[in-house]
Amino acid sequence: MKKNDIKPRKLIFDKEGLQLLAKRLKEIRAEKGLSQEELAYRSEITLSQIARIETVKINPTVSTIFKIARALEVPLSDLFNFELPPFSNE
Amino acid sequence: MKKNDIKPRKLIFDKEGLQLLAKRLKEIRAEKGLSQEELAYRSEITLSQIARIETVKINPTVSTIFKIARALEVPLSDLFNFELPPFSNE
DNA sequence: ACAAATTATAGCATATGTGCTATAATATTT
DNA sequence: AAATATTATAGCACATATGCTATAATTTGT
Repeated sequence: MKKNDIKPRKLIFDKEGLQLLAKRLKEIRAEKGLSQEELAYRSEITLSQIARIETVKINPTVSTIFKIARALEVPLSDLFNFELPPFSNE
Repeated sequence: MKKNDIKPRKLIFDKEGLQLLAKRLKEIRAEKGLSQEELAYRSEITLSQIARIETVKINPTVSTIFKIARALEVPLSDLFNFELPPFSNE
């Protein structure tokens, strides 16, 4: 067994898709006239987390998005109302 | 500072919503006539992960769902075509 | 009933999402 | 321009998602 046989576990961070989701989130939040802080309060998610999502710093979990959708009072299909780009793993 | 001041960080696992997503995923996968293994292969996600999602063992990330949607060749709005229950934190 | 295929579970290692808190950077208002 | 509000960053601790591999359990087909 060679020493430098590091197996590259390729994890997932779908930047393209996450950017679109972030955009959609910002749009809806603006429509509703909510600040990140207000949304954070209503969704019971931290402000930092909202910001991290909108700036595409993280790859949020589905449950997090669920809470946000509820707080925004929009159906999930609204938040996910965009077309996924074909996929490029960078 | 009291000793037993353990701050209960309440994390998120939206069982109700995740169940609905799992149901939707199983439905679509069946429609397309794909096995978990085949879907795993096409989406480049592990079989175990697909199974964990369908059995609501985990709270997947958005990127994971994106990959699945691509592999199923359905729009996100299709995978998320269900209504979120009001929210109960257990 | 048996074999084969499919689905579910399990355990480990690693990467990372989230909460929490504070602060910096930017935008908005007066 | 100064004050205020909003958004973005940062670092830490902890929980957990994911990959990987193997195996068990279940379903399907013969």
